[in-house]
Amino acid sequence: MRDRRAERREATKAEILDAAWELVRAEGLATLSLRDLARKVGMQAPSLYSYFESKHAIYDAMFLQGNLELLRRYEALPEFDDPVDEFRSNARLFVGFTVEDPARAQLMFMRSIPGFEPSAETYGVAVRIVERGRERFKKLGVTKPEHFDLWTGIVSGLAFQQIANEPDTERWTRLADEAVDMFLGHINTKRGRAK
Amino acid sequence: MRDRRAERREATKAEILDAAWELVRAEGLATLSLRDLARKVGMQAPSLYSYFESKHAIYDAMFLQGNLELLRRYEALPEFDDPVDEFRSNARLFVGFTVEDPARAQLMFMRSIPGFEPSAETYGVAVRIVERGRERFKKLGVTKPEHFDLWTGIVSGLAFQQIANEPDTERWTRLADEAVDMFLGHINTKRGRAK
DNA sequence: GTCTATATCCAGATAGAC
DNA sequence: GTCTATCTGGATATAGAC
Repeated sequence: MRDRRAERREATKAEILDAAWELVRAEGLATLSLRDLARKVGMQAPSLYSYFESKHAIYDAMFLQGNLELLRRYEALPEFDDPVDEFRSNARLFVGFTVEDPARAQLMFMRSIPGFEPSAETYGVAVRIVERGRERFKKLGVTKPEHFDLWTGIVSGLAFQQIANEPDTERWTRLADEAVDMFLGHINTKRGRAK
Repeated sequence: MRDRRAERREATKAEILDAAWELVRAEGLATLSLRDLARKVGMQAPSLYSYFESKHAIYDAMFLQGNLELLRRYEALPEFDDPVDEFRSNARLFVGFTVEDPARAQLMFMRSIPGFEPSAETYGVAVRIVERGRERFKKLGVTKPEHFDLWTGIVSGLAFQQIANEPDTERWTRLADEAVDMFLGHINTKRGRAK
């Protein structure tokens, strides 16, 4: 039998998290306060403690949501005949994900909230995303771990430059395809020479 | 005639800023408080207002110091016979600067302090650094502005991945030289094709 | 589960004596 | 220029009534 009470509770938790996302998008990640958050969902601040045991627990749940969403998008990527298309869509996916919500990226990819560390369970999802990427790249012929790190450096670099310097333009994000060509040209050259 | 009083005052300001750097390096950029800072230099918190008109003014002075230091290092780079060496030393310089003091990089390159915007004068130094880099690259044959942006994306990407994920290793920083080769290979290929 | 009331603590900033 | 004292306001979190 359905547990209607538990369902209601989960719905409220989701509602709180939705409101939290709205606030951090509008006011910045570090500015989130329980007062504002409670008011936004029509509660008093202490009532939030019925749903989350601390403010960090809220950040943790947001961190988890963000990573689940990113994982979902990676897994939803279609199959491509040309591997180049997979690299490109991969890069575009990450850059787009970062730029569409800089506050979320700040939470997920930078260490900017004093004292906040994701819980082990939550962090596990982030690890799975990286593992998945690494394996996918192996299948596409990128076997050296250094090359995968180089890739993450390039792609995140474009994304972070964009949100840090010109969040409203596409100055760096539009370079994603060219960066992919550059990366593939590089590892293919090295492969060619090695043979 | 020397203004001994002004000199003393500047020395004290410098002492306060040194203490502030120590605190942010140890406790994190966002955690800096005027109480702690004052105690560290043997004052009470209100006394700091004799030297800086607000906490943001302290961040601003730090932002300026960081940028002046970075500019100084760029200008101190030796001349190289081989342009490749200049690109490499350039990349190593930025990556090293970022990794040696992540809190400083956070202040200078990310927007992580709520409400803090550098003053116009201070921001000007940051702009000069970028302008200088762009001009230098032009002289080295990197004429397309997109390629300069691609460069900053790559180099900062390696540096930021390093400090965000494994501040105590060299997993990404050691890839700097390879990234330079990749970048140069790419723009040379494009040049070759264009001819 | 939600509220009011409150505890506790901390922050940045100001007033005014010395 | 530095201090004490204080203002003002914010935060997270808890106790206990309903």
